[in-house]
Amino acid sequence: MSISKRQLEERKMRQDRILTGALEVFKTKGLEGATMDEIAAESGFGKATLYYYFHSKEEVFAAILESGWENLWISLEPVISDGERPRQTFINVLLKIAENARNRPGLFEFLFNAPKVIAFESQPWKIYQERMYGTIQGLLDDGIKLGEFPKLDPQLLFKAMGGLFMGLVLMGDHKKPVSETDVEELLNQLITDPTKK
Amino acid sequence: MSISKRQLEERKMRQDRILTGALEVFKTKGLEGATMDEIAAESGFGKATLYYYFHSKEEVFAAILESGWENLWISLEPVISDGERPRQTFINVLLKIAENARNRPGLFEFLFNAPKVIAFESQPWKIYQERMYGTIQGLLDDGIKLGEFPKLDPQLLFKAMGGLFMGLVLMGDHKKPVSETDVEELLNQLITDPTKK
DNA sequence: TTAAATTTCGACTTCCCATTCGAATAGTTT
DNA sequence: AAACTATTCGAATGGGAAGTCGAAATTTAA
Repeated sequence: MSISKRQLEERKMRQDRILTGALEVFKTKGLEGATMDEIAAESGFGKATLYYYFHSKEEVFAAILESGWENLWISLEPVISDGERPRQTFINVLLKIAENARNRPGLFEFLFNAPKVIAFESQPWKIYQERMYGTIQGLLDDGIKLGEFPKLDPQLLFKAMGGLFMGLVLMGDHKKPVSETDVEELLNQLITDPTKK
Repeated sequence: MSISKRQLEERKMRQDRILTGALEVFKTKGLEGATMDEIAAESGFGKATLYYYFHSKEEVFAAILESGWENLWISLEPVISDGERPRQTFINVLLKIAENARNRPGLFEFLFNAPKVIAFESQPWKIYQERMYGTIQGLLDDGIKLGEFPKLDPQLLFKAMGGLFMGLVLMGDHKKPVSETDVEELLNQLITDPTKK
């Protein structure tokens, strides 16, 4: 009975603290520039302590990605399974993603940019990412079948929405945050059949 | 009269060769993993020779970005100044960008991703980038004034187009290249006023 | 042809930073 | 309190990669 429940929780707390500090350093120094010394200082531990909780720097990266994607997915689950029609669910999913991005923009940016930089092989967080993309793709396919997204190839729409959303959140001047009406307006533009009505 | 014209050109050729090799290494090893030794091997020079042509690794990065953005801008200039109406020019500009992306996808990806990773301060290539964004923004503003893009806030449209385009070119599975009709279809979806016609 | 300038290069140096070590401290169990 | 475990840390270690050096090879200029 060596490991008490409280101990485990405290350990997780400390790990989270380290991860938060690490993310903070990445935001300013970039992935390259971030050193374990800085991360240690930022998170308030000695450097060696970091290695008590994580085996390597790479594992710190991976842990941020994993917990980030996992949390994102968890927040999407209720939206996905609430029994709405595909089109509405699709919109709700995007809005929920936008909400996540608004709450922790630094984390969100990391989630979408980091993979481009560091080519991890098969990492656990990829599961969540693929699950998310797969779900969205499925919603589009279903919606198309039901005639809810007239006139647009779902594959194309998927790519467009992905890019459009990323662009909204990540690109250009970050002056103003993305509002829900922004997303909805754009969705409607893209989803509505211009030949009708 | 020490520096002959031909000599200068050959020097530039060698610099280009180095830049091309560097880009090739980034594509496989990522920005982090790329070493000067590898770049040297890939481009067919000794490492020290790289330093004969560039002062530092960072300068190699910067040179890729600068020449890339400059060439992109140069290819856009005739399209921009051909006197078409804003909406058509806007579409032509995007198609021209797509053409660039198709011809040198590796370079294109680098142009749009690298800046996020490496935070250079005020770099010369930023001039071209901002000029491009500014032009597109201007085209949208003008087009809106002329009623060519009904019903959509230009600021929003700009962001959306940027993201949409980036998504098309960079995101998702790169299995199929983006065709012109893809872009045009999406443009029409987004630009057309769904309340009319 | 020969001197000067340009270009090339592998070996060497140097520095940075991830990772390890071993000892100290704090907490838990008996 | 004693023995054990969990946690913390700064100081060493080691490796890898950026950047330097001086000499050699090649090209140009006379």
